[in-house]
Amino acid sequence: MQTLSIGALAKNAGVAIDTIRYYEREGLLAEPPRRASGYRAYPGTAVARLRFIRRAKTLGFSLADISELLAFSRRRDVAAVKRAAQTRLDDVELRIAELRRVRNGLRKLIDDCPGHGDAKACPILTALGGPAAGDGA
Amino acid sequence: MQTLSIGALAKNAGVAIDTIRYYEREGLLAEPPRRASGYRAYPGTAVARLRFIRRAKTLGFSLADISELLAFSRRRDVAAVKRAAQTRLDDVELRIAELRRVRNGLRKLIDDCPGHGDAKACPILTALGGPAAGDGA
DNA sequence: CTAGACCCTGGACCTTAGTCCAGAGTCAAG
DNA sequence: CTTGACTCTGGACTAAGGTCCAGGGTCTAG
Repeated sequence: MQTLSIGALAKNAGVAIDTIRYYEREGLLAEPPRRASGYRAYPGTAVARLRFIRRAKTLGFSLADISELLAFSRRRDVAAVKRAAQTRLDDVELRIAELRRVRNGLRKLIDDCPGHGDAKACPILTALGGPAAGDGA
Repeated sequence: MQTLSIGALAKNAGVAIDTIRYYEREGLLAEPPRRASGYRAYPGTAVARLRFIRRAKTLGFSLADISELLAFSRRRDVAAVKRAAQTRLDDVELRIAELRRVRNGLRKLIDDCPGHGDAKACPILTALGGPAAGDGA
């Protein structure tokens, strides 16, 4: 069974060496066996583990979430995994809804703003609290 | 012209006292005159200024953005304000699009997951990198 | 006058997910 | 053997936007 050095693993998984050591400190990645020199010697399966982490991250899971996911996975607890994904989805939906409100607010402001002229005619300024009333130029 | 203590201002604007001092340090809020005792004495207009900041924040502007916005406002530069809002809007659209991709990915995974049974049948685990292959239970 | 509430400053601490560094030891090629 | 690339550790640092604290001074009601 050939092993990988931390550098080789990093290259294979597309992450930085420091990131790997960080994940290990955070308990996301098991401490690998060491060579006599103290160098980490990873089994090939570590690549898949790192890729799992990276993909889960692109789905917006935090490292803490991923820790859980990994624990569920070790327990083969499919139901818990599904629940975690659902929780994550709910959160994403919420943030989308929030951003949509923000977008609509901004759009309206921008559409109504002439883009020139008096600050008092600019709804962005007035909607936000008035055109610097009090200490203006 | 009556003035407000920092505590009164905080209460009026719905922010914490520490936040006000923080905004002052960051240059978002002008340093107010001081009483003989050194206590800050805010003019009533400070309430509007703080509310401006808070509302801009709910629209997703960073404090740095808000600093700019405030500077534009002081200059009555409506065009710059509009451009800043447009930039912010573009950013919001981008983040919505990103989140939508994430949502679709999650949805598909969740829909395809039976929620029970073998981990190998759970697309969440397999899509993410396989069901903890290598160091499973 | 005194208690309790309020305010002052400077600086430390928090979260998240890493990144960077110094100083030392190790490995592989030539 | 030497050189250069690689790895080790522990700890500091980053961004953003605050929050909290200690050790003072001040203000106001009773």
